[in-house]
Amino acid sequence: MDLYQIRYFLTIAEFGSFTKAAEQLYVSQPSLSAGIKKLEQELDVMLFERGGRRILLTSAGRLFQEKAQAILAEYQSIRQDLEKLKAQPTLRIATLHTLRANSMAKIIGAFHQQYPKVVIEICNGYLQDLQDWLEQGEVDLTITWLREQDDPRKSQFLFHQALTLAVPQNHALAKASSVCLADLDGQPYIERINCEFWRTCPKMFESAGVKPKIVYSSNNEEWVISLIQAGMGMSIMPIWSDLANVTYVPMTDLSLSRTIGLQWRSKQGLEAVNWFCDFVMERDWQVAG
Amino acid sequence: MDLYQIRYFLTIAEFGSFTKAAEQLYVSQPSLSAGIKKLEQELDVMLFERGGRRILLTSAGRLFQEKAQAILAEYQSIRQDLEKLKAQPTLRIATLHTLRANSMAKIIGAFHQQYPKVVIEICNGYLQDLQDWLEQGEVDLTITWLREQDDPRKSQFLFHQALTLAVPQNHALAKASSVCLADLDGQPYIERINCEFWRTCPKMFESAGVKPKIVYSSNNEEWVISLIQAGMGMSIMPIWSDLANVTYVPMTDLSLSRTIGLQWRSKQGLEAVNWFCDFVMERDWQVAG
DNA sequence: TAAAAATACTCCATAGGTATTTTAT
DNA sequence: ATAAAATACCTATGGAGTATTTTTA
Repeated sequence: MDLYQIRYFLTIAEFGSFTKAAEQLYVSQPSLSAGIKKLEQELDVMLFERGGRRILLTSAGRLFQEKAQAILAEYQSIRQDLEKLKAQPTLRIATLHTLRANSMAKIIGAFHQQYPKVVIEICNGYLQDLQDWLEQGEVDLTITWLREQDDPRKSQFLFHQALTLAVPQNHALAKASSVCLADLDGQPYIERINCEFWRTCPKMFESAGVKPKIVYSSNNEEWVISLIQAGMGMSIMPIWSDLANVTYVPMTDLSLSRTIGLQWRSKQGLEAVNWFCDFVMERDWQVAG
Repeated sequence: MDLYQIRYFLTIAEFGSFTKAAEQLYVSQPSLSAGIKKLEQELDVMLFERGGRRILLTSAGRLFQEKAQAILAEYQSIRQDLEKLKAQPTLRIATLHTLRANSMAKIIGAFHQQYPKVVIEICNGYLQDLQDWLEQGEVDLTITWLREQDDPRKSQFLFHQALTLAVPQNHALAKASSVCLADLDGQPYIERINCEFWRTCPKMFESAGVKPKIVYSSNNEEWVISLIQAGMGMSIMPIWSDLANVTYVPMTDLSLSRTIGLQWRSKQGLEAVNWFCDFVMERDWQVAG
C-alpha cells in the first residue's frame, strides 16, 4: 500500500465522487479508479458502493477512512519532526566521568556561543561506556582519554593532564616540596574507583610496599575533592586549577599523566562534529584542564 | 512513500545490515539500497550512517524508526479490523418509528435465528429519516411505508396495515359496531405526531366539521397505546393484535391503510440484504403487523 | 439522454533482479 | 584481503495519461 492510495481514497470519500476528487487532486479519473481498485484488491474488501451516478462508502470503507486518516496524520507528523530536526541539528557529546564538569562546560559553552543553533546533549560515562556509545551511534562525539593507538583521523587533542598527590592545605605533606610513594604509607587515602589508572594503582602501592589507609571510595571526582578539602584524606588525581584548601605535591617516583581529546566516528556525516573539531583546534585548552 | 519502504527500513535498522535484512526479507541487497535511497530522498534526510562495513541509525533514523513502527502497526490493525468485519457481516436496519417494536423483533429475530453470524444493528426514525439514511448509506435496509411509486426492484412487501379507531375497552364507543368521524366530536383524542398521516388528519376532522378534544400528543406509539389502555382517550392508529383493554372500532367514513415493506439500495453488494429479502419473501407476515 | 465510473490501451517511472565496483576494515 | 554497501544495467510491474465504453438515474 502506498500513501498516494490513501490520499486518493480519502479525497474520493470526502467528495463522494471519483471525478470531483480527480479535479481536486489534479490527476485523471481513471487513475483514481485504478488506484482504488488496487487498494480494494490488496485489502480484499470493497471500499465504495458504486451505484452508477453516485458512490457511497461501505462499512469497510467507513472503517478504513478513520484508520487511513490516522496513517496520513502520522506521516505528516514524521515530516514535521524531521524538518524540526534538520532546523535544529543536535550534537550528542559524551564526556569522561573523571573530567572536571567546570572545564567541560567552558569548552562546550564556548562552542555553543559560536554555534547557538546547535542543540547539545551531554552525558557522562566511563572510558568503556564512551567507546561503546560512540561505536553504537548513541553519541556523535566523546571527550575522553586519548591513547597512542587511537586513529588521528578520528580524534583531536585537547590537553595533557598530570596526575599527582592532592592533600588538604593544612596537612603536614602540603609543606613538602615533593613526596615519594613511601610517604603515603598509613596515610588516610581516598580511592577514586572510576579512575582510568585505578587498576594499576593498587599494584603500584604493593610493589612499593606501601599501604595507605583507604578512608573512602568514590566514583565522583567532585566528592573526592570535597573530601580532601574537608581534611578527610588525600588522593592521587588530575590537577584541577583554582581549588581552595587543596595542595598538589609533586611526586618523585611516580609520573602519571593522560591526554584528553575528542573522538568521533569516521563518515558520521554530521556537520556539527566537524564544527566542534575545527572550533577546538583553533585554541589551546591546556588552561581548561 | 510505500509500506514496503517502511518494512525495508525497519528490518535493516533491526539487523543493522542491508545484507542481513535482504536475506530476512527475501529480496536482493541492491533492492534495499535503492528503496532506502528513495526514502531518504523523499524525506530529504539521511537515515543511516554508512561506515563501510557497518551501518548505524542517524538521529533522524532513530526518530523515523519509532514513527515507522507506529504506521506499520496501524496498517496491521486495519487489516485485522477488516478481517473481523468480513467474518462478521453487519446488516444495518432502520425501522419506522410508527411500527410496533414487538412485531419488528419477531421478523428480525426470526431472520437472526436463520443467519446467526449476521450482526444486526437497528435504529428507528421518521419516514424521511429512513429515506435519507438509506440514501446516504447510513443503513443497508429499511422497514418502512411502501408507496406505489417505489421501485419494486428495491423494495419488498411485508404486510398491509389498516388504521382505525382505538378506544378503551370500557368506553361507550367500544360497544358500537362501527362509528363515523362525527362520533369523535368532543371526544378525548390522543394525537400521534409521528404518524405518516398526521398532516392529513387535522384536515379530515376539519372537513367533517369535527373537533376532537386533544388530551395528549405523543411521538411514541407504545405511549399512545398505554394511554388508551388507561382510558385517557382514543386515537386513529394501526391495528395491533393481542392488546388488552383496547377495542378497534371500524369507521364507516374513513379508510386509512398503509403498506409496510423493505427498501434497500440497488447495487449495494451486501449479501445480508439479499438474505433478508429472500427470507422475508418466504413467509406471510400479515400476522406480525 | 447525460453524468459518472470502468475499461482499453499506451507510455514511462520505478521496483527488483544480476553483475560489478567501491570502500573501509 | 575481505565483507558490505553502492552502482550500473536490464526487465517487468504498474501508475498515469487519453480515448472509449458501460451503466444508471
